Amino acid sequence: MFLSQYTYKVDNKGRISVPADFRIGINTKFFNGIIAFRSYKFRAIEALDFEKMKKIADSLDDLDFFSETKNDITTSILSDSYKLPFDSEGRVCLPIELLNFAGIKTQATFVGRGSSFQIWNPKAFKDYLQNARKNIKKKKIIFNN
Amino acid sequence: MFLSQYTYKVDNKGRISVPADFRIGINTKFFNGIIAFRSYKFRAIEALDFEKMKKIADSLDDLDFFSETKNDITTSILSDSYKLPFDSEGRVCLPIELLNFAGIKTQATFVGRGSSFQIWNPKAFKDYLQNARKNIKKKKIIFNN
DNA sequence: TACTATACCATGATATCCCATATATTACCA
DNA sequence: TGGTAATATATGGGATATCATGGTATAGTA
Repeated sequence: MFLSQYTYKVDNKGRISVPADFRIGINTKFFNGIIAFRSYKFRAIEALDFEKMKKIADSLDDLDFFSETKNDITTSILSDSYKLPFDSEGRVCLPIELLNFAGIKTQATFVGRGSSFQIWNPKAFKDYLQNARKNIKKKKIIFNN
Repeated sequence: MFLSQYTYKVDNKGRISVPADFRIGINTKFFNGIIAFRSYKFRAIEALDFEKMKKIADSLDDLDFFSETKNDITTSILSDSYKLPFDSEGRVCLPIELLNFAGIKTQATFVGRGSSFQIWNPKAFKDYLQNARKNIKKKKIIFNN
């Protein structure tokens, strides 16, 4: 399970270390790396492991190849996803398209979200988090274990 | 699993490299290459491996033998399909009929769709993708883990 | 024989692998 | 408990291999 945040450097080759703690939770049986794509809600990168992505793909993939309805969804999710393999140090190379989309330059923040995680511009995430906290207070949603 | 997009050149012989990452996912046991045919929905080329094509052919057999749909599909897909073998560098030679149909000239974009992929005119695909993204947002189909 | 299509070879760019280092964390032992 | 060694991890850079792409040669065909 992916928890908490980590902020790391993006080097001049576009590489960034995936937090060691996250790497443990990534199923590398089929593919040693992560799948990354644009978030639909935020200016951030969404990431998960191959197995999870395959489940999504299978749910879209129609044995009825000729069904018209799911075409748009299939295209925008699958064609917009990237397979990012780990190098021997546990880094991935983020494609410029995703970096630009998320406004990431020299640093990025990994944000755990349970079964997936996100990669943000550090400042953008900080701002978002502050807002989220305010909203929680405003709505008087109180967390009790 | 075919993911993400790759835009490559079509040389003056009509050859184009199939993305290395796609080549890995292509089952070459029966035929070392791809099966390509006109998309019935888009101005694009539909492509898959021999194994998947066989599955589709089998699923067509399950349709009512006398149905109009089956006839149309059988005729337009199966009879209009091309077997495109890889050369030693992993390229295929796209037939002019398909190039013309998809409006492809100097460049083409490979689009991953999970169990199959498409080949588009780069600009046409860019436009389509932008629209698809908008539609998804509008319909509030949001990806949540 | 001319034309087309396939097989083979060459090359530059890019991405991947591998090693080095610094810092942080853990383990071990006095 | 305190101090030191050992390990893990993030980051950097250079070497190597892969890949897209262009060109040439050979075989097949009409």
